[in-house]
Amino acid sequence: MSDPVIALLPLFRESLSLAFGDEFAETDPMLRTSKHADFQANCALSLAKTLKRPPREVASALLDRLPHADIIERAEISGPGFINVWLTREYLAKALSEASADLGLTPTETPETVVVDYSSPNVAKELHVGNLRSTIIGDALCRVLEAVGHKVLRQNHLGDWGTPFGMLIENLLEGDVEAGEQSIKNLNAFYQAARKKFDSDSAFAERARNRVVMLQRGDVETLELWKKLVLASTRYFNTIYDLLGVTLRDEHLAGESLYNPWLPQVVEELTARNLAVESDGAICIFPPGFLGREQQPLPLIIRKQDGGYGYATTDLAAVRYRTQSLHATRILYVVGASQEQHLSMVFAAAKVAGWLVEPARAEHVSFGAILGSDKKMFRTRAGETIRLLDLLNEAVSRAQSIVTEKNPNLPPEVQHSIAHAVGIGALKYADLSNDRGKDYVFDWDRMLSFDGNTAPYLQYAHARIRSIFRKGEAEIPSADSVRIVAPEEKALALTLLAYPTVVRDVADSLDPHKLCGYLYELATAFSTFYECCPVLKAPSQSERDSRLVLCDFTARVLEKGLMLLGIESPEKM
RNA sequence: GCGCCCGUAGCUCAGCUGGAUAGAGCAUCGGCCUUCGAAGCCGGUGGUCGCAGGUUCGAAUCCUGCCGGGCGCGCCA
Repeated sequence: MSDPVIALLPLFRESLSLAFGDEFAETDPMLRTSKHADFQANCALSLAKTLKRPPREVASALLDRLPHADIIERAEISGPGFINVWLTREYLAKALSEASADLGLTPTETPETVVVDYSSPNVAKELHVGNLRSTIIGDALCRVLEAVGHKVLRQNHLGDWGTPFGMLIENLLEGDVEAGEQSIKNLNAFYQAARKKFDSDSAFAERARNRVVMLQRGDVETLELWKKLVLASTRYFNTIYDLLGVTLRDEHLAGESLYNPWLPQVVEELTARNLAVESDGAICIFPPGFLGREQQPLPLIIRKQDGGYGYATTDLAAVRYRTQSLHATRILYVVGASQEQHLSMVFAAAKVAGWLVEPARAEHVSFGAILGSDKKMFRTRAGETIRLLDLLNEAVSRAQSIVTEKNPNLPPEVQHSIAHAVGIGALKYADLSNDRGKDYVFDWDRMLSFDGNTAPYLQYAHARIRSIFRKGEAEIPSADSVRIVAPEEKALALTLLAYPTVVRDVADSLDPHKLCGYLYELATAFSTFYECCPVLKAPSQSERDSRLVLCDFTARVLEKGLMLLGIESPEKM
């Protein structure tokens, strides 16, 4: 870990225990970046309360006992009792040099097995904007968790089971099966046709209901048809995943059908242990603390009146599978905010059942909706839901026209690959750079802009750096040639060294927008440096080498950081 | 009706878990291309942090109550 805070921490801990006794050795010195210094320690203010001494006196006591180290250039008390700290340029150069190989990101000492449940589209349905956030956020989190050293198990909880499959299979049988395979290609139309027949044709609806029963029983012919539906869908999903550049593969498919064989025993076990009870003909579990409309306990229905199982049972079986078979200690559900109550009830029930016990825990990685400029649900002008494929194609074609305008002399195939990286990157970044808990407003012009906190701006910063090396035909000098002199070099160095802390913070908080904010800060710090500090035309060879190392380090952090978000970094654009 | 989430510049968003004068981008006004990519950089204008109380050295941040918006609340998943 290259973050200077890590180096500063033991010095302040020692000072704390020297000044106020060993019981304060674990006190958090509250080291933060500062606009008044390189770092500031805020602990004197809060300590003043417990010690009942004036804050500046506390700060002074700490400052007096701060061990001398070659890290600190100077430290002083400021304002009501902040301790401002400036680092030596020698230390920053050394820290950068040591961090160069792995960008300062060393693997965690406490690796875990983390299940990430994300994307989870429905079979026989078109992927639409509603699936976008789960897919993008989930994929970024997987990459970040792996980067800090966790074992990540991606689980694509496909909607591949349940009552809709009765009508879908019957619809498949309406024509001959081969023709059916053709029509599956237009999934929305196929689904809607089935739906329409189900609603208007009572004989068809009856056959559909029977078909569900046959499917549940494992009728061979029915299962064959079901498999056709699933295969056609997953093939289609894969083409979109490839286009989007997400890491989901067939091996990560773990749909609802996977848990089907275990549903009866889940219910039996819960019933046998008196955790679930019969209510209005259904079998329910009433997790403590959940109340409904009339203050009555809220049920989680694990077996319906008709004997069928709903998604609560599947979700419970999935928790059990993930902790007991996959040995996950952390389970992440990248699912929309509307599922909040359902998921907390499932988690509560799983805890009562003993399937979710420490150190294992489940977290709902909630996210808000994508809104149009009218602040309502993002839809086409005609009011229809937007196909994800259309959205992706539009992103690429919009980027394409910008690239051809800005850089017309590049070969067409290079232009296209840049357009893909920029378009898809812009789309993903627009999503990831917003606080995932909130709704956000979708805006093509803003996300594709080269100004502001956007993917194209970061990609541009990266491409500019790469072009320095091309133009200067420069090799990357040895990392220990860094010398920090100019204030812009120092600001850049401090930002670079913060990278590992930011990535770890994201692995913990599951907030990718913090990584976005950091990369934007880095790109602006680089731009400022680049304006002020000539690289290829540096006054001396040693300055040129030092600045080339800073350039290369920055380019690698940008590239790696974007990669963790699932975004490409073209060499030219 | 109850529960959860949200309300920050004209617009779109940050705000490091209670710290210094609340920050960016867009828009607007003004500077910078005979030197490494101007797809860029530097500066100005612009805020009663929804409202009202409370907690304390200190609140956009924590607590309470309102106002406004979204979502959820028994057999779809």
